[in-house]
Amino acid sequence: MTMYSPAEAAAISGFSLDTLRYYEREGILPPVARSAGGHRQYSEADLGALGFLRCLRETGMPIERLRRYGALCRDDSTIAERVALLEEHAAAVEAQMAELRAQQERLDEKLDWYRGQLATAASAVSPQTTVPRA
Amino acid sequence: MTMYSPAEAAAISGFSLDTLRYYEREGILPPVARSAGGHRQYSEADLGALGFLRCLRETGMPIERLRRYGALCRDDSTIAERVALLEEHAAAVEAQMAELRAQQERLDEKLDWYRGQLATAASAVSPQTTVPRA
DNA sequence: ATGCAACCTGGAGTCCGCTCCAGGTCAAGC
DNA sequence: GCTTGACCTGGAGCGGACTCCAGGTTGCAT
Repeated sequence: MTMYSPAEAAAISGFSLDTLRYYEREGILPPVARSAGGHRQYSEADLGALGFLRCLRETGMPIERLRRYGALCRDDSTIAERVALLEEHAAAVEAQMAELRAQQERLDEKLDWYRGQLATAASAVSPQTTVPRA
Repeated sequence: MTMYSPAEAAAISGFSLDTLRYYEREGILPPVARSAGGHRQYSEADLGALGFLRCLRETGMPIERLRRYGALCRDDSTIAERVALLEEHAAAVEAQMAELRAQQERLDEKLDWYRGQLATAASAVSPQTTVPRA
């Protein structure tokens, strides 16, 4: 059963050393095993958990919610609750995507409009074209 | 030429009164017209600008960048720079979407896995099923 | 004329999610 | 055995983006 040093765990998970400690303190990650001298030794399971936590964070789950999920994971009989929490989150992610798509479209429109301005300005220097202020 | 009170501007733009003032102070929004007594009067152009600023913010453009865009908009001869800035941002948004899609998939996989667990647990109570810790 | 809500300003405070620090311990190579 | 780098802890600090506050004006309705 291979173990990983904090530095390795950080490199693999993409979290900083400080963040790893922070997550453990916050109860987001269960207490990590220690060496005789008190140094952390991350198991593969820990690494897996960290990977998923990363996924949750990158999709915008707030720390508070992560803490809740962490708490649920400390009790085997909470699968249903976890599913509920993750489903809720998945819905939030879906909404986020929709929002992003819509705004992306708007952004593209504005860009097209600007490009038009640019083209017009290049061909004929029309005096007093309406230019939005911001 | 209709003007809007701060309260109206806030309602329409979706920003809070404080945020409107904050954006103006930061030079994100150009100085808004004032009544004789010093009260702000938002023009339709202001409202339009605010709408687009909202789009930029919701797609994650940082304040610093907004400030830059605001500065560019104060000078008519900066269309090219604005296009550059917005194109850069559009690329960032694209990346963000890709990331989100990927993580969404991962989330769904986890959910499916959990649902499988749930189904298994319901039919036969298998002793010692591997349950991920987080 | 007066009451009252909406507005003004400058500056301080808040929340989130880390990140850094000081001062000390552990572990591995030479 | 000693050096050197990785690690430990508790707690303070930070950056971003607002948000709130106090104490004072403005302006519309009555």
